[in-house]
Amino acid sequence: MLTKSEQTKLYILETVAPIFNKNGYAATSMSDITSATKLTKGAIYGNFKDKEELAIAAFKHTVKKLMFLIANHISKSESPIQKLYLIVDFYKDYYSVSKTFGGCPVLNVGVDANNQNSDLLEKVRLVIERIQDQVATIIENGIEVGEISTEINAMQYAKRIDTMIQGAIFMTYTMDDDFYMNDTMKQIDTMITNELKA
Amino acid sequence: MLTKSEQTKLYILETVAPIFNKNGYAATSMSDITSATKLTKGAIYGNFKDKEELAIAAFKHTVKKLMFLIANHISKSESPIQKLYLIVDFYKDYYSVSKTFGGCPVLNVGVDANNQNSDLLEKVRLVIERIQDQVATIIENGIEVGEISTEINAMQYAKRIDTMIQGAIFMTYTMDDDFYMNDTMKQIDTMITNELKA
DNA sequence: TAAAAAATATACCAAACGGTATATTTTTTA
DNA sequence: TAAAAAATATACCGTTTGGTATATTTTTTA
Repeated sequence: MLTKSEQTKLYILETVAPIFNKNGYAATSMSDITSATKLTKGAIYGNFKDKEELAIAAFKHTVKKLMFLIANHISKSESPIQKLYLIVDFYKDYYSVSKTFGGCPVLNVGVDANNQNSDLLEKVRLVIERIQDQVATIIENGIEVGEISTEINAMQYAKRIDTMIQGAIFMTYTMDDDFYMNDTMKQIDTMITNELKA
Repeated sequence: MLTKSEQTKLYILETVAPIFNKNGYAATSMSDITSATKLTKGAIYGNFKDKEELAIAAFKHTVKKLMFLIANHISKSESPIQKLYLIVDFYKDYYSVSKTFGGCPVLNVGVDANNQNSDLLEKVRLVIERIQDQVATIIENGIEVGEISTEINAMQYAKRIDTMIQGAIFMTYTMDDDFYMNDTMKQIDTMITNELKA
């Protein structure tokens, strides 16, 4: 069972994370936070040291939820190459899914924290590295079981896929047009079939 | 010859544009601006209505300079397909080039303005549309002169190239690693050769 | 259920915010 | 070069900022 403070912390994060994600660090004020949570500064500062600690916790909270969703989605198949197709499939709905979190935390915080907040940027980098390692591992497993060509450099393709996805997220959000997401996912699908498949 | 006020306006933009681009709108204060320019608020507000007008002018200023550079680069060939290769070639140096402008204005302002400043976001969208139209026109010209396959949907590929480039810019800046830029440019080069070329 | 501890609310702080009215200086015009 | 106009500096405005000390309330412990 969760203690009162754990409940409150969770409630604050759940409420505040989309706000930080949408507005960015500097454009989110403590009064935005108190009015959204209907709590006072005493409650907020009793649970988080300062604005920065709260922003970092909010970022981690959103990433955790997203990573859970994608892990759940790719668990639908045991086959490495099918897992790759499932990753692509997951991102077909990413625009509407990520909107409920206030946008893509990696894109938003990555850009927002650059030149501004090195602690937050460091957290974004760790997330990106973790994602790429996971994709690279899937590709390596695919090579081992003979589903993916032995010619393939796993990390290079993990990075390519990640880069294309981030580009599609940026374009989709900025232009408010999910053509970019859909078309990029088609492109990655084709890439898996034509370049990766053994 | 430029009037005094035109000179000052240009000086302010040249000084302030990289700051807005690096920090974002909310994280750039008027005192950042006065101390960087060594001018007083009187001078700044005498030349620009408010912070928002200044931020918009700064964004346009940076885009203008970047568009000039790329237009100059692709003018080195008359052949449409060579122009495409030249665009890719231009972006191979984009990390170091754009750093002198405080980063990629399309990426930074696109993310920063989303959910925050609809006027600024509108300007970003117009720039993206203009870039894509120009790339699409080059592809269409390539089809007309027989350099590019008639099967190709010009706008679709213009958007794909743009999306991949923006993804590479985001990853390169966030990870501070130009592997992403270099590898993506190789990928686009291959795409032009294998998919677009007649 | 009373005492101790934890969580939250209230009231406040100095500093910084964007912006403006007006005085002063510089530039342009005649 | 003197007068008019434009540009810039100075001093100030009310508001909001992130943060804190302390009072009050709620929860937990015994």
